[in-house]
Amino acid sequence: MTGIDLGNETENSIFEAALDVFSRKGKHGARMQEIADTAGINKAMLHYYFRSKDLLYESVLGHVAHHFFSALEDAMSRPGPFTDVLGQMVGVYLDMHAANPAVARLWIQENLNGAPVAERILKQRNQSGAPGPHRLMRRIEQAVDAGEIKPTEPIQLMITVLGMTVMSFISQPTMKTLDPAAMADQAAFLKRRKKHIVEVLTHGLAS
Amino acid sequence: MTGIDLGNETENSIFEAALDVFSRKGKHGARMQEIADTAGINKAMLHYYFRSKDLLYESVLGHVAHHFFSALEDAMSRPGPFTDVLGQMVGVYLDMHAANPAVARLWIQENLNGAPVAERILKQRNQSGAPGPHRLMRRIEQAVDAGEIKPTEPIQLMITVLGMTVMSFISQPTMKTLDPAAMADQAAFLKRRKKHIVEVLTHGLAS
DNA sequence: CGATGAATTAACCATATGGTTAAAACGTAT
DNA sequence: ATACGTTTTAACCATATGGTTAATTCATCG
Repeated sequence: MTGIDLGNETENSIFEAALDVFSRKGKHGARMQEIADTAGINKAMLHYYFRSKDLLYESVLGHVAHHFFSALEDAMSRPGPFTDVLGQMVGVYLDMHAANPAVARLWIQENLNGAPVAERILKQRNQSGAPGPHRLMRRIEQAVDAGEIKPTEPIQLMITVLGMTVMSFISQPTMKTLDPAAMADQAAFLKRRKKHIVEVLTHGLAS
Repeated sequence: MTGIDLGNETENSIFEAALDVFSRKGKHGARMQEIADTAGINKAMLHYYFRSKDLLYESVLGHVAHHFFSALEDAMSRPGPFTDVLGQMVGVYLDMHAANPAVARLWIQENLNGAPVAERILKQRNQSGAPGPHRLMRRIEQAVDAGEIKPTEPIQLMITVLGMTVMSFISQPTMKTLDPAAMADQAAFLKRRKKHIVEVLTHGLAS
């Protein structure tokens, strides 16, 4: 279901349960018992496979980061003008989150908590040359230098794209009470969402 | 510091401490002891003034919602073309969050948890006619009908603006490791952030 | 001053929590 | 079958947690 496989069935079910619970309650709010119940196994198994809550959390965050950044790197590396590539990446990113909404929540939770674990993971990935946000930043820089988009601080565009995509998932509970009809069909909503994002990114709201 | 006053010094210090801790750890992860310590008072005082964790949380969320929606309503009601008004609102919204970053975190936490409390609060505000997101949605509709912006689903623009603004604060821990220089001076960063948002919203990235 | 009601504190309670352990169940190669 | 390493379980432990209570301090007013 996550597209992430740890090779062992029990381990996988723990992984998915942990991802879900951590993403809703955060590292501190998550309860080992709830993770065990969600995975349908005994609480002691969590410690058997992942030793402690801290290590379980770190493992989940690490695997998720690897999975997402690899896919993004893939979309980024395709040829074509930057705005097309950006559209591709937005599409891939939205689809990945749609297939697993817990990931967006988890990443946000980590940031709300100061992102100490994510920081370690990202630094490590950057040093080892593995796919990560640093590469995305450099790609934006290139696009600006080549005159493909107007002069733009890479970090600003990173936050903007991240905000427009991730917020679609994060804010769903509130948005559903604001406009239930628009959010009822998830797939249709995301299709319109993608179109809206690309439109705003390329030409803005000017009529 | 929050601009929200409950009339009593002790109550205010509890309120601010609760806002901060809830926003970082979430409703479930927050510990009453930590809130008491942050406020510099005895744990029993929390219950003396707010009865329970649930009620304290609800009180914080309610007051914050009122404060923010009132300010937004104010900015929204100013005359002028919609794009200008939108720029005003973005500015006001960024400034409010800058003055109190915990609010953005709290709102997100609530959504990650399914937003059951926020839903109740928003429905109540909508029924009583108090300032709230419904009014913002209608204002967007008017702008579209008047041809001031290209046809746009109100909910899409809501998510987009929310994402671009709120994500500036939420993602700061990660972004600081990505580009420390750009994030070092908070005020300067937010100034550039506001310009970027307005630019993208009005004309996109096209060079 | 003394009395009255509100604010504050320390000590306490029942339960929940992360984590451990020793034993049982299971698979498998001999 | 039996011996052996792995997986799974139930019972347990020390501590943390939300919440309560009874006593104490504090301010105010007659």
